[in-house]
Amino acid sequence: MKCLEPHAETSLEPSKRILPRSFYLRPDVVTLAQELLGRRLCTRINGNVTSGIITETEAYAGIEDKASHAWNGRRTERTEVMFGPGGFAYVYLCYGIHSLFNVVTNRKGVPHAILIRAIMPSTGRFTMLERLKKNNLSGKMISGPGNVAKALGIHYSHSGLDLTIKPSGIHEAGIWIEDHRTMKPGDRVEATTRVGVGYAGKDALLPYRFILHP
DNA sequence: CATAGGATCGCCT
DNA sequence: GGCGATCCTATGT
Repeated sequence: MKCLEPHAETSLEPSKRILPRSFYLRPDVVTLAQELLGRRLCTRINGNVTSGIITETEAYAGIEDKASHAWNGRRTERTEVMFGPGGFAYVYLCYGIHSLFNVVTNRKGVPHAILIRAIMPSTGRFTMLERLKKNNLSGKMISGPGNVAKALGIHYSHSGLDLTIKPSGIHEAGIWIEDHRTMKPGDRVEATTRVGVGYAGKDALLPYRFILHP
């Protein structure tokens, strides 16, 4: 565990500024995975706004990273959005059941992405409960990438959405991330290995998973 | 065209 | 800790 650096734009009120393209275009996906912690991930799907504070992420470092779908330059219709500029959604179907939501980062041509693995629910709790078919948010964290996407209404058909704009029409699907971040002195980030990537050999040992602890 | 497998989850023992 | 669900995607012929 290590302490996070205080954010440069610390203020008393959490910022609702949507993270701009420049945030996502930066080159270090491992740093960015840590910087997404504490941000507010928001969606408006079928007119319902839901959101949660990002508490767990995993970095996937493109063609060099055997755990990545883009490893060794693999480029397919599914993964095409990762090869574009950062700030777009990469969502794919896992095990035939779960949609997993990723944030694409880096410049065009460098297929980096960050998987969102857990959130602390904030806006639209009732909608999220309905989607999860639960009666309460026991323990209050929504953990597991499949559950995060499910709670926020994100489906693999939303892959490719621009994360830097809110949807204009009320029924237009939208995903965006707000600056928000208000780190407290006691907040800590744990760095550990990624989940479910045993097939990746030595890359499975990389400390590319980040967990924000209160 | 056929096939194998997956960045998971929840329920079971 | 084990296992089944469930179907798109990638790969190979």
